[in-house]
Amino acid sequence: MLMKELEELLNLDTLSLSKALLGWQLRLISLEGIYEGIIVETEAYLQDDPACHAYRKKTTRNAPMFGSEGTIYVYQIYGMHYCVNISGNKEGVGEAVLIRALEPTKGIDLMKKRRNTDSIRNLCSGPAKLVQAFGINKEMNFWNVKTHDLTLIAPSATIDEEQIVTTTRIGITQGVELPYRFYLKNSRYISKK
DNA sequence: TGCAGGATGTGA
DNA sequence: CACATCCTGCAA
Repeated sequence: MLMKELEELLNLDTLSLSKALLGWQLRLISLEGIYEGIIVETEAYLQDDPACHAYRKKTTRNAPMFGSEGTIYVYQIYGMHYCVNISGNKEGVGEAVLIRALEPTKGIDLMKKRRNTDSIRNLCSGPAKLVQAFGINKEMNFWNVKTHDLTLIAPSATIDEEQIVTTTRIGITQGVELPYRFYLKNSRYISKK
């Protein structure tokens, strides 16, 4: 039954998926334990979008974006940080949703250790922060949330349209006007105000 | 509270 | 050379 919900989620187009992911939990089961956090902020990167890594063509780096729905795309940014994305619904189309912030729910002590901070609000309030907090790494590139230990758990309560803010994306220099960033209005765990 | 600067892989 | 980031340090 959960599988069915996940299938439905991943069959959405990338923009809808980006919005629909809010409230879902990202879960990683590792040797150390379970990490979980509620997705509170996402950004969509589409095919005809100049900020998208796959805007021009398929390359070694962006290949997971072209994978089947639910494919994990982990990339290194500025040579030192990593970010995690979930590929959208059409295999062969280079689109994905960037997970930008989580509200930590499980594995908080482990996250504090990895992030070297005691501030819960600072654990996962940024795309590279949450990757570090979970210990997500390049080995998980090309994983799929349907079949691997980095998965999505459905929200316990439905998310109202009213709770979602739609705005422009952060940290990009192209496609700055596109309203492809979504976050939960009342969350204290988003990357920026 | 705000911003400049640095670390550095990937691809234009 | 630009870039989907984060942290530190220093100025107000």
